[in-house]
Amino acid sequence: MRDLSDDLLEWYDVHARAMPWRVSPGAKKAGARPDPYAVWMSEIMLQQTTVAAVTAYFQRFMARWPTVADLAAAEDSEVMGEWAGLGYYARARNLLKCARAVVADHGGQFPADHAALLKLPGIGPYTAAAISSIAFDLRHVVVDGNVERVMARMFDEHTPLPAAKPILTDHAERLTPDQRPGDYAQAVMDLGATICSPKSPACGICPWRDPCAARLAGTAAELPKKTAKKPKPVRHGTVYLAQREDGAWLLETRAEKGLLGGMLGWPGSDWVDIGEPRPVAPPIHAPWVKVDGEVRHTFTHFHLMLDVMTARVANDATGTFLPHDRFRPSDLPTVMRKAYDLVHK
DNA sequence: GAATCGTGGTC
DNA sequence: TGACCAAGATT
Repeated sequence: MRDLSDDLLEWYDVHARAMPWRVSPGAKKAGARPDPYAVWMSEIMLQQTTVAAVTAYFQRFMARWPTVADLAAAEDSEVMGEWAGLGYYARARNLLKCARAVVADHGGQFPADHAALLKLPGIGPYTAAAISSIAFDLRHVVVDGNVERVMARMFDEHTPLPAAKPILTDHAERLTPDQRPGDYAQAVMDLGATICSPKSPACGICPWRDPCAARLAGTAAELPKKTAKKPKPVRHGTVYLAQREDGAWLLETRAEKGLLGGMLGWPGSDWVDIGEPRPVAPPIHAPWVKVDGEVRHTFTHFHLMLDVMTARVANDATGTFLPHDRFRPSDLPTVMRKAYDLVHK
């Protein structure tokens, strides 16, 4: 009997998107197999992040650290700097922890087993299923945002997320085939990223247009439903950019946990709700001057407005200064780079 | 279950 | 221009 998955795989054989970490259906037919390290790297980077944003980062990471052993041997600061700008920095911290665990506990080879993958840092239910199916072609149910959307539409499910997750996972479980589960998982995600898109789905050219319940009901574009989000508060604070006469900058490595954890950053005040007085917290004694303008930045759950203070200090000033030739603005998370740009441009 | 945790693109 | 959105994990 012909399954729905056959229609999707047939579509995928023709329309699979080309990506640097992906082995195309044609290449697989010729015997090529994915590199589990590359699959893992791409899946971590793709968490809540678009293919367009990930591609350049993936290529830089793979060029700099071609194997998991190379990555495991890297300095923390190198990896955090290379990740800068991609966001969700806990992923980079866990990337290193995971690489070191694979070397220490798995002989430098990623395990194929779903349960073993789940125990590794930064690998949750989605990523474990994605790696075991895409890299090893084991049948696991892969449920990401694309799959949730496709399932909600296929079965015209109006229960809002995240409450609908178990229902949608059940649907996904029933549709997942025994044959080519890795290609199938990528096919559903490609479908969700291209045809079954969030805003205006192209139902007319969808390989699943006939069996889709939401298309029949005319509700595709309004699914999946989601519970309302909380409004974002506005906070403000101050950062301090001190440069020595020899060009070195006063910088700090932020605490491991919390926002921008483990990243390079300018010293500064706490960030407090607007309405409270903006705290003043210069890291050293210096002739601070306020820079014209301000930094505006939006994080996942709040808006931020930053005043930027700057000063030139003597070469014998106290504090942890990073020499000019070891400072790359691209090693800064975006909000910190914006502060640098305000001073420098 | 709810919060926390980034960023750039899009409409 | 502001809200929404993206191949989620962790606590």
